[in-house]
Amino acid sequence: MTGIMDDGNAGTPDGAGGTDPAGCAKREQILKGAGTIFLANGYEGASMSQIAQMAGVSKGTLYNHFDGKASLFSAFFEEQARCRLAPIEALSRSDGQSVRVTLVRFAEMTVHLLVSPMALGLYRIIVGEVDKFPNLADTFWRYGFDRTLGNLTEYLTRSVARGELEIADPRLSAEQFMLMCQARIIQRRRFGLPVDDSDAAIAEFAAFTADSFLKIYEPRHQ
Amino acid sequence: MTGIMDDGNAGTPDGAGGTDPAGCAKREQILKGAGTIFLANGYEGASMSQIAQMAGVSKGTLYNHFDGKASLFSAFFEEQARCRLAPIEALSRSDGQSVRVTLVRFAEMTVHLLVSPMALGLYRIIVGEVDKFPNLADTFWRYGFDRTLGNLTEYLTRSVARGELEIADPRLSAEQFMLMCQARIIQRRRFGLPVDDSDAAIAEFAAFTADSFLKIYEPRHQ
Amino acid sequence: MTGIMDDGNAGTPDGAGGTDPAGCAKREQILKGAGTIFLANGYEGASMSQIAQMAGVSKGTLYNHFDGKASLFSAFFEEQARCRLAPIEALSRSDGQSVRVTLVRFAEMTVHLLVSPMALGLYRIIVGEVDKFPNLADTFWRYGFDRTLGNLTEYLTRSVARGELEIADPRLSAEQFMLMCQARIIQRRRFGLPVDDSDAAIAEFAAFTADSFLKIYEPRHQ
Amino acid sequence: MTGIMDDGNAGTPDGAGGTDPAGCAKREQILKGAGTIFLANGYEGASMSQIAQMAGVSKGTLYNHFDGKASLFSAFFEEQARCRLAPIEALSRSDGQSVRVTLVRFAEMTVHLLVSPMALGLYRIIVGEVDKFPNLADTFWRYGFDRTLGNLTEYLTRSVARGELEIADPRLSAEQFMLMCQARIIQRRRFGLPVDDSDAAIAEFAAFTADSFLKIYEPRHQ
DNA sequence: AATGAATGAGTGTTCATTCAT
DNA sequence: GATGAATGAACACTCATTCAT
Repeated sequence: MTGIMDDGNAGTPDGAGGTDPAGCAKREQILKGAGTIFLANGYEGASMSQIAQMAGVSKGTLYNHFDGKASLFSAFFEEQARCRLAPIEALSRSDGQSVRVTLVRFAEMTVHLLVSPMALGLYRIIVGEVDKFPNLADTFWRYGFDRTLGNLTEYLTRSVARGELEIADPRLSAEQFMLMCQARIIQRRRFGLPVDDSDAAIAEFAAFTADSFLKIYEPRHQ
Repeated sequence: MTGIMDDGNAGTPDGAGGTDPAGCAKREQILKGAGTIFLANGYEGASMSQIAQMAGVSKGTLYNHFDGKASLFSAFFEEQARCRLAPIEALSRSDGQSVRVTLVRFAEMTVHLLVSPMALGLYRIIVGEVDKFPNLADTFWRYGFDRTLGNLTEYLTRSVARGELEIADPRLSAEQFMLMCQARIIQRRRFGLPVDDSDAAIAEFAAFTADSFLKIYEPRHQ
Repeated sequence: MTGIMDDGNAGTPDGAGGTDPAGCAKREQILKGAGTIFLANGYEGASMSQIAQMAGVSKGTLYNHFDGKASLFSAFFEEQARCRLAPIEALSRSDGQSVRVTLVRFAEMTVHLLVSPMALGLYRIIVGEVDKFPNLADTFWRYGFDRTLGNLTEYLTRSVARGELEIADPRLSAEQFMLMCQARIIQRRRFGLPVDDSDAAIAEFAAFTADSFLKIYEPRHQ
Repeated sequence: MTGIMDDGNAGTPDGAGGTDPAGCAKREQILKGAGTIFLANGYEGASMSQIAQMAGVSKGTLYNHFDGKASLFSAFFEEQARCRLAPIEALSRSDGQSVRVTLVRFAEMTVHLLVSPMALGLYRIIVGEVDKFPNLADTFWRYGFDRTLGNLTEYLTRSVARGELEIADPRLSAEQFMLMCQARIIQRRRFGLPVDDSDAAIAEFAAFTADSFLKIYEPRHQ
């Protein structure tokens, strides 16, 4: 739940200390190049030569730092899933706003995050390779989706406690909300279809989604 | 049920009478084998040799019937998208039931369809290869998603006309409903996560989803 | 030497009678298509499918009429070598002209023949495949080169007898003359180099060549 | 003989010192094997597997050193055309001899060169594949023929200046001489025909050719 | 006699991986 | 630790040939 202590050292027998800045730099350099290639070409479509060239190292160096293609992919993917998919979590702590404003902002941030090339690419690649990398799908889920889901769940729980919402299963409703956020824009993007993802369009859709959600769970003041 | 829009002959220039049963048989045989391999390994991961072996024909025969790997994949994919993703459409015409019953049944059918290995596999493969086969993503969208969406939209529009629902943008709400259906079960399946997809679990989730939807759009009887 | 009795039936067990116009028509049809493809793509570069399509018959028909690719190529090549490379022979009988005029005309006809796409193509293909089809190279030589050489040799012999030329070895000198004819235009054409092969250019070169030859073999009238 | 113009390093970016002997060795090893196979089977008839086996390397190594079959062929061909077709050029500088002796020696060397398996093979292959490798045909012409032609042209020009010959167009006459050298022996060899190419036969033919040439261009001492 | 679907060995080429330097 | 040449199995695809119809 805290996630603070995760080191992201998967695949390297470095482990203790965390020094060796040179080795780390090379490692990051490789991971950066690998990311570019993996996101552009997918797992199968990426070649180790491409990655080596993009990272500016020799092919041999790739194998000095990682056990192989699968290992390199895992390391890249875990790092991204842990680091790049996080920024929504801070939001849910801001309970000073009205529920509607918070939900609208949450929906907006979710859409903005999920339409980003990185998130789209990670989604595509992990959905496509889930059979080959089941543990990565798990990582993606836990760090990319479930964490956000947890934050929203906590927020909803607090709102229920405050009497602002009436929700029987906050976790289920949180998940429902996040999927409602994926209508229209995200869904079409995943299929490569043209779609208006301007800030204005996202804002309008976020408001629509939040209002729909509130109609389900707002206490009916009779 | 009406069959007006069903062709069932997609991909085969055979048409009436069932002539040329041998040629058709080989073609179907190949497509069947190709489907097995493609769904199991993805597009890049499938090899033409594997497919030939699985289909019980020689590699040369593959190329006598299809222009190449991409062409074979397209033929397989289009046929499946057109034929296997259709069965929901008949539902929306049955207006004899209450809105709630209809929506619950719709949700149930949607979940049942989308958790099927075929639909899951097609989704994975097309989301992963959308850059390589943009037209297939389009096909998948139009035949697999948009058609169902259209039927639901029409149903909602009729319900609005009957005063049973209050919806400003039926198409948007239809899409919203379909995404709500993907919470919990479908979403987890796509990530290879364990999930209870028993009939009972699906029925319960369908009811929850339909009720949520009705809370948004049911006229508030004041 | 006469060449009149050659039948050109190589590769077909037709042999006697010479009737069966339908079969002959198909055969010619195939040979025509084969020629187009062979000359355009060379022996290795030509595929039986291409030939079948160009000839407007099925691939099976090809094998009904010929034993295989090599056999088809041989049949085509022999026919061409025998029929298309002949037209120079009539010239040498016209002894009514002066030696110079006759040699100029001979040189002109030789150049015109050898720059033709057919002769160029046959030359290229047989020089390239001489190891694979030694007997065809022999055919090409006998029907395409040696025959012309023989005619010129006879003409030179008659001219020597008439006292118009002084030649010790007419056959060697005839061959020398024919090679002199290949300077400049033919040689460059065989290498795909740009060259002026207009009638005027050929006429000028033919005169130059004939005059050179005469300077070698004309009796020096002192 | 002087070596001033010989580089001997064509195709290798090595230059001075002989560094990187290993890389160079492998490259040469490959080119040697490729040459054997190309000359034996022609371009289309040669397979990369054959070449790899003949060179004693793996197929992958072929592609580490060359971009592909066409590239490998080009490298082989250019190297040979530049290196193996050169040795005649030194001759024309030796003006100490009589014209006749020089021309006889030139004819002898030309015939000896052109009957060599390498020159014959290169000729066959490039004439056959001129459409596929127009630039190689150009290389062959420039390095294999035109260079020799240029040297002979210069020699003839000097002889004309000395009053030993009367030639209006030395370049054209040089070309004429070189083609006269190809009668009898070279020409027959190109068609795979049996021919006496003993030193004695070549010497006799060279004398015959040089004498013929002199009869054309020697000043008639009246 | 004619067809064209089927074959399977063959092609040029790529690529993850290894290892001597 | 870094390199990149070497590997060989795998890939998509072609093609001369066969044979049931």
